[in-house]
Order: sequence, then structure tokens, then C-alpha cells
Amino acid sequence: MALFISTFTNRLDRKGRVSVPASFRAALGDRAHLGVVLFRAHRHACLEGFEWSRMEEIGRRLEHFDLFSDEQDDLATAIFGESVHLHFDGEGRVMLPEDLIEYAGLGEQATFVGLGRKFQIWSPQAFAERKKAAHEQVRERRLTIPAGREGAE
Amino acid sequence: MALFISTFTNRLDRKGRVSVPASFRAALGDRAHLGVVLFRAHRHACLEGFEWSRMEEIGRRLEHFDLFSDEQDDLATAIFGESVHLHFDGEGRVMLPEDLIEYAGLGEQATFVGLGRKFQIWSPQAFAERKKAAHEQVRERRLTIPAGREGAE
DNA sequence: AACCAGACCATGATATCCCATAAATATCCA
DNA sequence: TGGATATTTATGGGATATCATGGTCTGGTT
Repeated sequence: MALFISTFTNRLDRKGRVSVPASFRAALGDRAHLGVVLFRAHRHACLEGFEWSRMEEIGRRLEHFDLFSDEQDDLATAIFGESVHLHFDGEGRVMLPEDLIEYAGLGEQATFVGLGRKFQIWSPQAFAERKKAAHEQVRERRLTIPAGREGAE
Repeated sequence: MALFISTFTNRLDRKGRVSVPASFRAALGDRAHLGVVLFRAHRHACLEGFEWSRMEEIGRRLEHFDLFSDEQDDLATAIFGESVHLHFDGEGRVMLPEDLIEYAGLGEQATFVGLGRKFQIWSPQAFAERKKAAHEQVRERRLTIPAGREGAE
């Protein structure tokens, strides 16, 4: 299973290129040549990315909404309509489209945050805030990892 | 199941490398090549770690949340975003990232404490304190280990 | 010509590999 | 039993590969 973990902040050069962390590329394994998919996160000013093959699964999950429902339409439009498929150059970089750079408010740097099966791209400052907020949520709402059958920990 | 027990203190060299106790590596068995996962402990100024396969398990459990749900996002940010995946070199060492060394206040030495399925890494001095406190808690509050539900696992 | 994306090459920093050593432990065998 | 020999561990250091980053060149489009 491809798991993106840790956070890395890399430089966004003036051509819009940024190195995807080597460990993220490694997580893709032999599917790295298929590239990744990026789109605007709905809830945050950041970008989200998946490995290409995960798009199919998203499609399947969307089926669980009523066909023609507003929700499905909205989500499909937001995800499929606005995603971009990016390939790595020889050095493991991708070129971020101008509008996505703007949406995430990226400047000279981009921080990649591994979230398991997906990852996010933030401006370092915005992510610092987000990190704090996430911790507070976890603490206040006492969020935990759902137990498996064997009652974890 | 990998069981980490006993405590060992090893040297942290100037490259940031430290030998993981041989018995810990042995506990990993044939999964040693997958490496371990480290992250900041929430409650103490130390690091915590477990074998890589537990991370995969967490990943699987997180899948049970709705995609793009706030809960999944918050948890993933707090857990995956802040962990690092470390591999052993030929001599059984790992390289601790600078920020983790700082968080745990490690100097020339690092003490590994086996806690069963997970282990911790402390500065020797900080652990001495912690040990005393833990003993007192156990004595004063007469803490015991709950009977297992058995069968599981 | 001006522009842009993509391929390619160059570089410094750093992580990783590989070998050497020393101490501790285990193993063997007379 | 004891004493010699091998293994395992922890540790250090130098060589090598990888990574992130910047730049250049080329071909296609406008």
C-alpha cells in the first residue's frame, strides 16, 4: 500500500516546478511513471494529491451518492472537473499550474504533507496554522483511530 | 507480534545516527527491513516508535472514514503528517531527523525503552525522572494490567 | 521573434553504503 | 574447567550515491 507520511518543504522555482519528496515518489513504487493527480482541497486553502490509480476508487465512492444528486454533481465537478494530471520530470519534479499555485497561496516554498493515501501541498505559514488546528480538533473531540477487530492498543 | 522490552542507552553520533538495540531489531524479525516509524510523543518530551506494519494498519482503519471528512483529515494530519519512516543501515542504525532530536532533547546519548508493541527514545536524564514518576504512580494508584478479553490477536 | 513546456546537464549538500575497530558475548574443544 | 577462538554489537570514518535545486537547450506553438 502506498502511504505518504511526514512533511517536507521544498522550493518552488520560478518556472513553477517543485520536487516531490523522494519518499513520496518511493511510495508510488512502480506506478510513479503514471504521475499524480492534484486538485483544490474543498475545506482548506491547499492542494490535495493522489496517485493516479486512486481516481478510479474515488469514482466508485461517488457512486454511493444518489445519481444526479446535487452532492454528487458538486463533488464530481470539484474533483474530476478541476483536477490535473501531472507527470514527474527526470529529477522527480512536477510543474504546478498557475491557478493552483494561486489557490494554495504558494510563494517560494511548498510544504508537502503526507496524509496516508493522499497528500496535501500548503504554503508553510498556512500549514503551521492548520497543524495547530488539527491538533486541537483531535484533542477536543477526542478523535481516535477506529479500532480494528482486535481492540487496538 | 513484535515485543520491545528492557531499556538500552546508545550513542548518538555526530551524523545523527544511533544503533537500535539488537533485541529490538530481533523482535521485528523478518519485518526488520521495512524499518520503523517514529513520532513525537504527545505527553512527554520523547519519541515513540513502532514497526512499519502498524502504520499500514492505521492507514487501513482511516479508510473507514468518509473521504474528505474533517475527522479523517484532522487525524491524518496529526498522525501521518508528523511521523517519519526510518530504515536501518547495514549496522542496524537509524538516522534521527534533526527536529526530532531537538524535541526529545537528545545529546550524546539516547535511551531506548521497550514498552511492548511500541518503544520510546529519551535523553538519559529525562528518562531517569520519568521512571521515578512512573513507579510512584504505579505504587500510589495501585495500577494493574486489565485482564485480556483473550482470543483476540 | 517571443514564449513555453519538456528534456537534459551541473552542482552542492546530505544521506547511504561499506569497511574497520573494539568491546562484549558466545562457542568450542582439549 | 579453562582458555582460546569465533560472533555479535556498538561505534567511527571515508567513499559513493541520492536528492533538491538551478540552469541551458531544443522544438513546437503562436
